[in-house]
Amino acid sequence: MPRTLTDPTADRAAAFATDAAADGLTVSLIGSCVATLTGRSQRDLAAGVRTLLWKPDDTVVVHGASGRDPDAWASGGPVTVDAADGLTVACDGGHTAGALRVRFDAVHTATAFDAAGADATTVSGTEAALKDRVLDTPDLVEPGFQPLATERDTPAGPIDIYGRDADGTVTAVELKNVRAGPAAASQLQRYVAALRRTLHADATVRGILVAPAVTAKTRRLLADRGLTFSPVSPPGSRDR
Amino acid sequence: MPRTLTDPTADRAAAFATDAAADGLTVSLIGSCVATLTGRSQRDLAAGVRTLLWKPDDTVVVHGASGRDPDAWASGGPVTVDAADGLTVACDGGHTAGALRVRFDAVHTATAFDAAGADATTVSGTEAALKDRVLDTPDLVEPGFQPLATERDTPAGPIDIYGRDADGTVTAVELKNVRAGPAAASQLQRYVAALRRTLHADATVRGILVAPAVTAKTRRLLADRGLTFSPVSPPGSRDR
DNA sequence: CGTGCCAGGTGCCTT
DNA sequence: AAGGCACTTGGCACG
Repeated sequence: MPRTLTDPTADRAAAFATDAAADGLTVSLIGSCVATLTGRSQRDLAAGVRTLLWKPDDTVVVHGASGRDPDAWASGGPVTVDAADGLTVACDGGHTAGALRVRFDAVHTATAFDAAGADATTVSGTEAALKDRVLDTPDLVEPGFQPLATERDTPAGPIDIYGRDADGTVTAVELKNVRAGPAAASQLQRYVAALRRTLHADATVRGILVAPAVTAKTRRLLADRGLTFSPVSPPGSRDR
Repeated sequence: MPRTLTDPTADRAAAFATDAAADGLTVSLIGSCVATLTGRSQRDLAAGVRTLLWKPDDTVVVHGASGRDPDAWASGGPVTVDAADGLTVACDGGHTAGALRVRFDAVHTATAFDAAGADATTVSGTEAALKDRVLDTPDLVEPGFQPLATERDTPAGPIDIYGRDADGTVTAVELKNVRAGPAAASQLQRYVAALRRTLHADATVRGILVAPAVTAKTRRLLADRGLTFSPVSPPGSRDR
């Protein structure tokens, strides 16, 4: 059963928020506030009307006028509420993160509610689905490609798919379900180099990057290193 | 001036949200909802009480019970509201992102407010500050290091700091203001290789990764490639 | 708990 | 618009 306060005093809002959090509820505060983050990087939010969410896991997010990401946030520390000079919500995020302090001049709306069930999500269409598709139809990678193992371990990390090409040459396949950048090429290169060291000194090892697309620079990087790009769209994609 | 509705009908809430958005206000809806994202990756949120924020830039974020990141979001498309079967907020994020549909069984609180001023932020202590510090005191990188240029362009991308070491050897410095992982080592390696190709064939080129710390595997990667790690904490850091 | 790596990454800036 | 890269990246899975 959600509770709501309109234009509460700082004292009332502080008690309201503290009680709600103690009951495991999510608290939403809408009002005019300033915020500061002190730590490795300093960040200051000028006065403005924002939404603060204090979640039951003691994550605090402060959302401003635009964008998907919060303007400021903190998690990890205990959350403290103080009504000495306006309503102040504070949370220390630890050494690397820093400490967040949000001070409200005025709280327009304070709402507390039980976010029951609000954490069950089902996801599909991720890299795992792409892997399934490739394992099901290895020819998508390259005609004659034969998968032998997934997540095969090397000193440089696990190879997404390890196998042999039509000629029997050892091949490392790296999967990306998004347009691949230089980091993907470097990653594949590390795996191939590790395989060459692991296997016999004169062993030939190929590397294939499987992704819906690559950037131009990445395509050059791959070519320079004798690596191959194979375009494969993820299962649910509209551009089959 | 914020407006608030408590337990509105779907019709009332829809009109309220549409009007508010037309006025450039931010809309906050708290209530029981399900959500689906259809596109390259499929995501389904089971029934639960969540907070939906519809921002003036037509970003829609849906926050659940935990975590910094929204459970679902959309931006890019126009946002549509429909009251046919409960309150449905929808936004098509385009080809790669997919389309978001959030359907509320019940809206507990609907609030609309002008998020004026809520986008002015000041940031300091980022990588730029680390660069300033290093340029001010090059010995932090290594005794005798001399910076010659920043953002020097190579075929592999811009080098953070380009200079010479105490012996006059050409040196590429890559800055990270966080603990560095394998990607940073690869990035530095690409820059060094590009410099070797650009300069005379027999030119010696060194690479130094400057960061507060590196992971163990990254340290090995650097050593294997003859690259150097130099620990430097960012200016505001507590561990000086 | 550290380390590595994916992510609908997002956001910012340059060409 | 596309590419490249930092980010308090967040979050997950694994040793």
